[in-house]
Amino acid sequence: MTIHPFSIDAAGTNDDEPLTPAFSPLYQQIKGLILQSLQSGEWKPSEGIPSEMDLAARYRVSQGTVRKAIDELAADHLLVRRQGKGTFVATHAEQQVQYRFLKLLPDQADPNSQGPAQRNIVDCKRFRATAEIARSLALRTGDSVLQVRRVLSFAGIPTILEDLWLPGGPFKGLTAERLRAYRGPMYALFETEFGVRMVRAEEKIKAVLPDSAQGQLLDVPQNTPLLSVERVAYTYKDTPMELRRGFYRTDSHHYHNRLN
Amino acid sequence: MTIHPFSIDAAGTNDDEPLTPAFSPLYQQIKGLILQSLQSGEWKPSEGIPSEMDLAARYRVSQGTVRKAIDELAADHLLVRRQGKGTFVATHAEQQVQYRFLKLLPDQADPNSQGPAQRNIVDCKRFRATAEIARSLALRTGDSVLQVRRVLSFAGIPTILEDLWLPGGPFKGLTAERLRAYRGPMYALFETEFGVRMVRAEEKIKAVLPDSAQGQLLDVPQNTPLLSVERVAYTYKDTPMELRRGFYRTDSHHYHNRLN
DNA sequence: CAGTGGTCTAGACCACTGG
DNA sequence: CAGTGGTCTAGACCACTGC
Repeated sequence: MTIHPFSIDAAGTNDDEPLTPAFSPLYQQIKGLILQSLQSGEWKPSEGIPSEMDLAARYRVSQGTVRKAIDELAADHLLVRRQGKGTFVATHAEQQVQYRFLKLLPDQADPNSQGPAQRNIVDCKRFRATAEIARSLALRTGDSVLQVRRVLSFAGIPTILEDLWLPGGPFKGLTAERLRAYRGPMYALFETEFGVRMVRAEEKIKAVLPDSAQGQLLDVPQNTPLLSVERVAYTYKDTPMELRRGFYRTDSHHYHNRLN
Repeated sequence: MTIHPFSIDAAGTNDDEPLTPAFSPLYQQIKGLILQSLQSGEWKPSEGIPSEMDLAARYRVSQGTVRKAIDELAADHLLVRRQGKGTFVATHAEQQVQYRFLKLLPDQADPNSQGPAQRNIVDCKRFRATAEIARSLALRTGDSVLQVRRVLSFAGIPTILEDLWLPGGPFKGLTAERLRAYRGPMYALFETEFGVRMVRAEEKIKAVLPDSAQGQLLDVPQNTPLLSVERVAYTYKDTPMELRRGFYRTDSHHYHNRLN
């Protein structure tokens, strides 16, 4: 395959508007090609991708150029480099980066001491998307959507109540039973069973009071303030694939964030 | 100056413990040297640093090695690269990255439409550090500490109530008057007036109910849940330089976070 | 030991900025 | 136009892994 270091000016471009010259460096184009292979499933989560030398030959560029492309993909947590072994497709199933998107930590103990959360799937049903949910998931109002409700407990104390909405198409066949049966993070299940890999997410956080049902599930009085965490998670190509609304008890936990 | 690409094994190391070989690549060492120059004030915020070629000559390495060091410092927001112009010391005063650490956004409008916050310095007094404050700021209990209380309003609505604690030494001479007089972000004032540049921060977020004084200052009833945002901000060398406790109204704003 | 990623170099050329 | 950062190459060598 041959790659042109300069984007070719399409015929009929408008010279009035100073549209950016759209110069894209070679390594960015390589990055795009690797991304395509990831998206198409040519290389699956936890598998190794070809060596830098092989990729350089395949794309007819130097190793350094491939290297820079991989560097950026590794910085985005799409690939993981392991010296002496190779470069691998990142996954939510590895012990190391499990719960990468869960930022709730215990106030005192270190996160590893209390062990993993106990999960309790309350509900999993199919229904039609409301306008708001459709907008978040880039669907049409009335499209089929899966709703999941679950409670996470730490040391036996119910701490997180979550509602999830998933597009019906990609997640066809997801049931409460399969959720209960799976050992490991939900995003790992999405990868292995549905080929959906969550790449990034955006969260909007507010402080709220629970309604009676929420208070009951979390075992707190209704005047206990909770963190409301609304998340939209995206796969490749910035496609939204999950809307999630969590209610976090923060009496002995806190949402941790690092600012750079 | 000559730099050794391999760290020299100090005499008397213990062979029992498998202490990491402590191999540090050249560009990391260069990064450290640049960091030192930043910390010592050799190059001040918003100033340009020498060109890559100059630095390569100064440190007796190739341009590529300097480049990789600068790349990492730029990724950490300590430097800013501008093609064709040079590399500059980052600052909190630039329009572009103002309020880099403030993650509260309006629910509806875009952040730019409502303009900057109105600031109201309620209080600024000197006192002695409690044990908790001393621990956060790496001081000793009883050391001199400055406390600032202020309210930020958006579109005339009081939205953020903040208490800040600053080590007395580095911030000697800070008064409510100087805070009120300064136009621009507080962290910009810290840079220009006290030579303290905040580099990163950690936040712990909880949902709480205000006490009566807090409710009054934010003009909300006491059963209104608020976001409690506790921040420790660090300068170079991971030195804590500010403890801040914010109370955010989230009825028409939200704390925004992007997960990668 | 061979194969992988990681570092370092030297040189060429491109894109952007300002005088 | 000269000077800056940005890209790309080719080649050498180092560090780490597993057989």
